[in-house]
Amino acid sequence: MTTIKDIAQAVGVSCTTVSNVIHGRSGRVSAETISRINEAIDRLGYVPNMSARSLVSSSSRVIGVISHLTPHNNESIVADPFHSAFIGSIERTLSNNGYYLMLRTVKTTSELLSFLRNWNVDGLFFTGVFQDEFFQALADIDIPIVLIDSYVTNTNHSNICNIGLEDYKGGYTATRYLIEHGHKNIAFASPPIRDHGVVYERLQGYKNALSEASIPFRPDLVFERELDVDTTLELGSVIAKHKDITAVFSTADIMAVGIMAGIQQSGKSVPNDISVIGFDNINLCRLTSPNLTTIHQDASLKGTLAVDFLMDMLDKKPIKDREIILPIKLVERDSVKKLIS
Amino acid sequence: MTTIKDIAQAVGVSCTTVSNVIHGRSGRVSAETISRINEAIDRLGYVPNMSARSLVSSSSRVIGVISHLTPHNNESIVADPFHSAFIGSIERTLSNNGYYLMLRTVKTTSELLSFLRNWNVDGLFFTGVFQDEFFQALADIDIPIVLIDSYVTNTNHSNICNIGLEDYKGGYTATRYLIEHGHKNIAFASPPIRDHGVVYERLQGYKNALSEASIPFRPDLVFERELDVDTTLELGSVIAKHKDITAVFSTADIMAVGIMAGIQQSGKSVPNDISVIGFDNINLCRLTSPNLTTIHQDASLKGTLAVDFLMDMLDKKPIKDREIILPIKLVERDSVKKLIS
DNA sequence: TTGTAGGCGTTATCAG
DNA sequence: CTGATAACGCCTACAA
Repeated sequence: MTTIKDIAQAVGVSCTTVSNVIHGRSGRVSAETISRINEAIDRLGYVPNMSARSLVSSSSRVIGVISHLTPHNNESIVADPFHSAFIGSIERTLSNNGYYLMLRTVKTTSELLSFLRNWNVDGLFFTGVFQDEFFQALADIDIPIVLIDSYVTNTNHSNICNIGLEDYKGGYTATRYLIEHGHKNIAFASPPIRDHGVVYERLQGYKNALSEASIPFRPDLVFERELDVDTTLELGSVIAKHKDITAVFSTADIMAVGIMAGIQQSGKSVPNDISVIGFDNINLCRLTSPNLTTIHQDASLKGTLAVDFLMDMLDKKPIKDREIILPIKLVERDSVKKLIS
Repeated sequence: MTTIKDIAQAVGVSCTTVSNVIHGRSGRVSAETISRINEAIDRLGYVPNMSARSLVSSSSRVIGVISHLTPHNNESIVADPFHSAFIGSIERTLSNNGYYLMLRTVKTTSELLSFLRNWNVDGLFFTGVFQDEFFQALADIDIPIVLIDSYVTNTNHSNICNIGLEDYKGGYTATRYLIEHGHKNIAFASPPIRDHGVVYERLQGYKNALSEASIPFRPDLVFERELDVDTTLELGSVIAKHKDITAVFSTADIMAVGIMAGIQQSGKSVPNDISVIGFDNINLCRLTSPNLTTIHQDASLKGTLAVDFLMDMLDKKPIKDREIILPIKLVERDSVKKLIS
């Protein structure tokens, strides 16, 4: 392993000078020395040892991407196609800016804190719901943190930025759309609902759209299920056999697609017998038959903004708004039918 | 930040003793000292500084997951749902064994080497095809490496393990199946084919099945396209309009699904007009209508085996076989029709 | 059973 | 413009 010392010896200067050149402190070194040092660096294949750097500077250029593992959600962050695309774009940007990405799932606050201190982590992406306890811990850390899709009571900490979505409005819009198409018995299908999560917000939107239309909220039409294929197919067939459901709002396209397939495999038609509306607008929506009407969110923009936020904070640039709520948009396709009443 | 020295002072012992306790060298320390040290560790919230550890031990407990970026493949590793699930499972296992996961996309060999030395990376997962130049570089590194889905000329290096799939057989089996169902004009649809990649192997299987049945290989029936929705839909409609194609073998389910949708949106039927067979057996196969016949591979097993390989090498356990080729299996569903001739 | 001392590669301070 | 030197936190001979 080539070290700064090796370079110094090869060129016949001191470590300090080499270090200065490496860090572009060119003012203090003669042009000739600089070029000789650079030549030696290339020739000997010098690569900085990040551990040593990190040790002395207590900063590591490591950015953590944290996925919070809960009892309910025993999947890694990347199981979700959404998040995986997100991570990909993060990695590239970070890499271009000289940062490194560590992926980590944590179960407890102390696990998270240990991880951060283990590596002098410089910044953090945090996705998904988490309890206040978790949030408190984050607030106490003084590294830049970008929260994605996390509903927290109070993001008023200068080290925390937040990127969210109009989840409430999305739920409201989807439900409203179904109501306007004459539906009254509208099922709500989602993964397990946790307080102050995105799904919770969407449920509130659903409820309010119903109540605005004077349709009573029926808890028995709320289906909290896991997102796997078997479960969603099964849920589809349950809905198909249900006596009065005419439409389903699912908070995830991936679930909506499964429900749709389940309905169809039970011999009923979408949208003729039952209408379906999803959420996310993933690519798959255009591959199903019928194409899935859904609520659109811009996932890649979310990723870009998140990285921008973090880079700005890392660069200590002033941040105008620490919170960005991305807009949703209804995308009409063919999975919802107008009920003639 | 609490250090070993802090602990030592708090307890009134030396750093060495603390270090010994931390590393479970219990033989050398009295039980009482051990418990007092452990108590102090808990109370003061000591967390080891990995940078310092790594510096002195030139090993970091960092495992890299490398995605090789080529001009053709400008996507991150995680864009592929396959790989993302894989990464998730890797992370958990590594984490349980006290390792950390760094994600990295690299374009060149030297970029890779720099990365490894930057962090004293202890082990590597490497997915996808790569040129011999790349492979040579890997062979020269003396850390454990697990290759996944990489066809390399020679894995006979003690630091390299390889996990592959019966790609050739998969291509052969799929094509043979179509032929047995009376098809002769069989399109081959895949992402861009690179030499010695999985797709290349599947193409060989396709060709051989054809030639065994005395069906001439027609290059004009090979469609190399990107995997995005627009492209695959478009390809579906091209195939639908094609004069003599009666069946399609696509080397990726995600593409097969798009093609199927494209065919259907062009007003033709699957499988009545055109049969489709995919590859991978992703969940989606059971959500389409018709359900997609495909070649199954066990993705999660791939991940598990890969991690096992790496852990064994890291533990310096003897490895019996440095190469595992996972079997494929035909899964019959409803997207292929028997042609009556 | 416990302590001392040197060094891992890098940076920063301060003196030449 | 350049060079010593100390420190970062930890580990490991070796000594006691």
